[in-house]
Amino acid sequence: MTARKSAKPSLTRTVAAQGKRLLMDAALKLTAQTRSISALGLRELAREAGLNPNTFYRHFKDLDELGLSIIEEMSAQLRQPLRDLRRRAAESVAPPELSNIGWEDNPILNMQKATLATQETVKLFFDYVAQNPNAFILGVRELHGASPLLRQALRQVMADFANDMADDIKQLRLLPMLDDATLHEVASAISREMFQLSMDYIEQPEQRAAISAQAEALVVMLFTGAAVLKGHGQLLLRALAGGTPA
Amino acid sequence: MTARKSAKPSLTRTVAAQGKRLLMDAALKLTAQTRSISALGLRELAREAGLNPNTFYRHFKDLDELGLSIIEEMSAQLRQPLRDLRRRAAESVAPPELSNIGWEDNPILNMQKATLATQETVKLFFDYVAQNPNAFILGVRELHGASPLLRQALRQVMADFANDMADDIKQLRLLPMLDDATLHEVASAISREMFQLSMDYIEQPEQRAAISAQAEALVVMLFTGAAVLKGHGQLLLRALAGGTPA
DNA sequence: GTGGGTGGTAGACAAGTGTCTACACGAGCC
DNA sequence: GGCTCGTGTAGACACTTGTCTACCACCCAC
Repeated sequence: MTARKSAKPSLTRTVAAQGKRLLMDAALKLTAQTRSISALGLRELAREAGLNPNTFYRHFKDLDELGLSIIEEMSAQLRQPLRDLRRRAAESVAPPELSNIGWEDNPILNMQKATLATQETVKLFFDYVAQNPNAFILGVRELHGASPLLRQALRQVMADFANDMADDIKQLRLLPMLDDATLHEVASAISREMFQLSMDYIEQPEQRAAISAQAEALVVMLFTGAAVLKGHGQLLLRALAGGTPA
Repeated sequence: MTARKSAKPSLTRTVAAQGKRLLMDAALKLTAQTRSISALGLRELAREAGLNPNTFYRHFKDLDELGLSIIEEMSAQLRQPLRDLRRRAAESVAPPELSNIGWEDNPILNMQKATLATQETVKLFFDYVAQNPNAFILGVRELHGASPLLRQALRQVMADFANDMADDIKQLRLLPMLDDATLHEVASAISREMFQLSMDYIEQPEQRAAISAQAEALVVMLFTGAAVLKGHGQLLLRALAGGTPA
């Protein structure tokens, strides 16, 4: 069969995807409030979406398949914005003309740059969380949820986020002293922490400032610790020990 | 003995609370495999426990109440052992006669002590996880799960663990340079990371060595970063900048 | 206009669910 | 003895659930 693609998108296609959309939205709504995806009933789901129960089968085989669709869509929608956040934060604290001053040239400046960029990114991240709470709730919930399939998918999403983050840090030369493996570990840990803290951020609005500050502090600690240990550990410790004999 | 028309006459002679135990065990079993507590059916639960469905009501009002009982019990069973792990680890690397050498006297020795104790504790922790996987699975799952009640309870449990940890670190003088607030933040973050990583540890047996190493590295990074930033930040950074003009 | 694919509906089915009321039995107390 | 409690059982009720088969409406290509 030769692919005979019509030049214009068919109206049916766009309109037809309505049911799928409605079901996914309904699932997101029910889930965020008080359920996990695997605990949804397809009838309940259809009811919430205003559809016939059987319509579900037209689009999904499983609840798992529904979940996968949602996760996939969310990942696609979150990844780029998060990268943009980091870029914006980095640029706001370090105009291009400063961006190529290396670590060896001026470690203090670079550390400050990284710290400021971090703080800015954390703030923006939590703003983003507050604007898309359901996405994060569902993500974190299913990451440790009942369905192995969804768990695995979300593990991959988290890995992607961490990779993006490591990539950005590298490209923006925020922590040039770290080797790739360490950078990746640090980015993974930060991802985990941020997503976990985002739950507290959503559920405890009165604590938001504190949570944000805590997240910033953690990230800075991790960066600092990694830099000290991997980059200049011996030097630093020896310098620190200075006055006392070993 | 004559068979009464009742099902098991001899079995009923055992003392009370048996049903409660059976139900809690059944819940733990079903949960760990592929469910969340709030997604259990009480009939299914009773079936697994070998009891009549109505027996559930004799002990619990809700599935939430069941969950709370399980969580409470687990917290009680886990807390002390975890503290013991830390003590054992600390003693194994630092015999009592060395325990009162202060940070200012010999920072390198103290940092090494903390590092070794950390590594030992992490190893023991993961051993413990491998021996009680269901407890950790249930805990982490419900921490972000559907029921607000269980979530809140597990948040408290996590806070208790973190407090224990901070307390031990303080008593064992592993990180004497940290103020209480920072110590608490670090302990909280480490708790979160460890519990999260314990899921990977359980589900990916072939990666256990790597996960354990990663956890150790993270903890050391956090300790180091906290120490540098809160204890001797300026000093360290200035020492680091040493050769180059600001 | 005819055929076929796609998205949606209707009705029915067995199976499973939460919960209610009623009953059984041993222990402990008076 | 008789009484009440705590624990566990039995049966039944109305209801919800997942899924199956059959039917309808639209749009597009021929």
